[in-house]
Amino acid sequence: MKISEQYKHDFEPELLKEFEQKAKHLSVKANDTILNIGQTIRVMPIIISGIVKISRVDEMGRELLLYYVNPNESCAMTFTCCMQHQPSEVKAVAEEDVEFLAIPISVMDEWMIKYPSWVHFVMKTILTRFNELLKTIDHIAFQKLDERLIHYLREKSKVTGSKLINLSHEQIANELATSRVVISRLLKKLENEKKILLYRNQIKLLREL
DNA sequence: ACATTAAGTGATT
DNA sequence: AATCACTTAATGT
Repeated sequence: MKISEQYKHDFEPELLKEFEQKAKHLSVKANDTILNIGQTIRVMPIIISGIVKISRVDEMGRELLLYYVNPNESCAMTFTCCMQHQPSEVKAVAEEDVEFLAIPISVMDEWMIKYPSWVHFVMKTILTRFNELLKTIDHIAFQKLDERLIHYLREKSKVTGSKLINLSHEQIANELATSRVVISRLLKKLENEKKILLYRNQIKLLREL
């Protein structure tokens, strides 16, 4: 399989062999919910292609975007959750069509002991996630919603590889856990600053935001 | 042409 | 920054 080729330099050959034996190759369509809050994790996903959006949801069903999981990454939450057999604290939704490897959690303990490269991989993804989380916490704590919005737009554009973002103000507001009116105003401000162009259900980013 | 949904805006807290 | 109330604009049937 090509998957082992891709990871040739990251993992030991024996581990790659185990990958092929134990990991299931799964795929989900865009906007499918992969994991919901409260669900217990059964497998550990490693994304091969596509983007997965991780968010928190409060009692009222309001969402707050935490971060995206890119190809060749895994959701850091799953490591901590599934090793302790805890239910998930976050929601995972496929942003686009996603292919991923599902690794049974039963082999996790074993791999952590047997393969240094696996430990390294786990540590690395936890570290990068943690740092990103800190960044978003900063933004929320210091109430710079305008900067959060810009960050969000940049991220979106990077993720879709396009300067055109097909989202309504309402959808954006939901992901940033704020109201549509606020987003509309901030976007209007950005438009006046010649940083973006606004259309219905569509936003165009101009130059480097 | 009409109903529905998205976006813009002033006033208020 | 959030909410309300209301207007205007775009889109679907």
